[in-house]
Amino acid sequence: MNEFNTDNIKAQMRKGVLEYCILSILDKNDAYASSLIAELKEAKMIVVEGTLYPLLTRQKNQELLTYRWEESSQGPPRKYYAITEKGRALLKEMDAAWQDVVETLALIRKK
Amino acid sequence: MNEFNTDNIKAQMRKGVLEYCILSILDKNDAYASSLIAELKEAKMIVVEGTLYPLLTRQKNQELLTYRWEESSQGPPRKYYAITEKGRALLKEMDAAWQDVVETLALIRKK
DNA sequence: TTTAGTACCTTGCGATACAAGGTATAAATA
DNA sequence: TATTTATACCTTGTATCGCAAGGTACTAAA
Repeated sequence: MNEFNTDNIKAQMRKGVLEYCILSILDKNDAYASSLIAELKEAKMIVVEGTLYPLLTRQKNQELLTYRWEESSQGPPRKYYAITEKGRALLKEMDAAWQDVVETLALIRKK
Repeated sequence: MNEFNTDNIKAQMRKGVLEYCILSILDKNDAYASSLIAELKEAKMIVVEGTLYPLLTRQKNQELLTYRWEESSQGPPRKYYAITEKGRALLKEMDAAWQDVVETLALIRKK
């Protein structure tokens, strides 16, 4: 056990990076909300439904994503999200912004 | 001009990293609010007063920081903040958490 | 027909970043 | 001497957003 709640620290660090993660994952493959949660959980970037659904809706409203319904062989239909051209354009800028933040922090941390 | 507001993207990316930045800077030298803002601005991590003052107060209340007043030769007295042992302990954990987030994102982005 | 599994979504709360505005001290300028 | 400029502190109100909790609905198995 730590003096601090490390999970909470990581959660804090993740803030503001979630949108980038979602677009990155969808840039590789279309996915539905539950599978995104599973994938992020595996990568130790825990996200819960109450966070993800509104985020996906926001990104869809910004035309960064589109969606389509697909039948599932086991359970209710799935809402598959796909990244749009506009989403890819933003993703590219996010790559640069992220690089920038990482480099800046490396500088601040060691200087 | 970009299709997107890049500054806003960076602001988004910075969220959750600010506490880490503050502790990192104070780990090197004691500083007062205005000098912190100047240093972060130089590093292109723009922070405004309305963000920084409450953050410093929170960190002080968590005993991550202490402060002392010092006279200035040109202007009102300055409130110098210093990192505490507890602050350094948290900083160490933040280093690990940050590394983790950076690595995870690198994985997600390229996979 | 009830339970378990999967998938969708919303509401209410708390935390926090930012814009804007306010107070106070000291030095320079009119 | 009065005003302006520069520096430094701080607070209030608003908006955003992540999370906990709870709710709906479809399918298959018990």
